[in-house]
Amino acid sequence: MKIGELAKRSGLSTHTIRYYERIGLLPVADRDAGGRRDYDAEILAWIEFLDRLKTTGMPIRDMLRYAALRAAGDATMAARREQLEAHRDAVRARVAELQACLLVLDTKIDGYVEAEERMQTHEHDTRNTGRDAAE
Amino acid sequence: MKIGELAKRSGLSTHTIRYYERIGLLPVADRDAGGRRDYDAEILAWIEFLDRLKTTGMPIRDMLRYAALRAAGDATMAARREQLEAHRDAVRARVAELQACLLVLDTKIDGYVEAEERMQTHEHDTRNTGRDAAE
DNA sequence: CTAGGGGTTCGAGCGCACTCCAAGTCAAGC
DNA sequence: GCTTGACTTGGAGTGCGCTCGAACCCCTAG
Repeated sequence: MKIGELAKRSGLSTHTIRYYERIGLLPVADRDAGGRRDYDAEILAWIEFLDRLKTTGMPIRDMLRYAALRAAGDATMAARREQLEAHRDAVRARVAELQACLLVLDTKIDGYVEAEERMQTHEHDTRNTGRDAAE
Repeated sequence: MKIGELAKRSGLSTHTIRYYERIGLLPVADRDAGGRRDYDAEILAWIEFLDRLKTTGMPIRDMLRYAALRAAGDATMAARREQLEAHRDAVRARVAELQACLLVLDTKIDGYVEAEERMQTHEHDTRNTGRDAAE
């Protein structure tokens, strides 16, 4: 698979793929006869996983750490597990934080709804659209 | 309240407070005789709310829009409500996305746990620590 | 044989949200 | 009166994660 194809399938731009390779997030790609990058389908699963990490807010430097551990082989499994566990905990905390904020947002929105209803009720006071102002 | 005091109470740095004022997120502060900013305690509630918006991922340009509507008075209540509703929906979607990622993370972690157990079980194969290797 | 549409590199530029620096002013305590 | 420390301004710098541009190369179809 060429880089353009991989871009289509992974959702990353070719620029981003090369950037990720440059910084070490993606392995250095094999090249074809003409010197172009040629990817194995297997890379897609890794990109997808990186995307999960990104989606959940892991900074690139941490992904790099994970990628480095992974590249170092089986001996680093425990370290990788620990890193993912720590990240999972952080994500859970983030979810809790967002949920707390959602409550506040809901309350705020309710406040607006009520205020709007009050304005509706007393509309004739300022806009003379009630029956009092007919004609 | 001076800017340093507000910084302490709000958790923002004085730099950030001035920056927020510059871009219009905070109202232009009143000044004391010496030309220093002097804040009313009421500003804290607004900063706290801004902080919720920030925490939930609202970009500053959207907060500016909200702040502008707010400054424009009661006539913009419906627009503000709509903006908050849209934001709330986005936050909910984000929470759902994070929760989906959490499932993937959990699965991945479980995979590591199992792999580590397998290594433990077959440890003697490579490290000769089982009873087979006693002596 | 030529045009097009990939691909390559390197380095610069961008948008966001701060964060900091320099140089100066001002008020209060010793 | 002098020091200390918080305040003022404007503008530059930072860190992150891309994103783009320029100039070039190479394969394939017409």
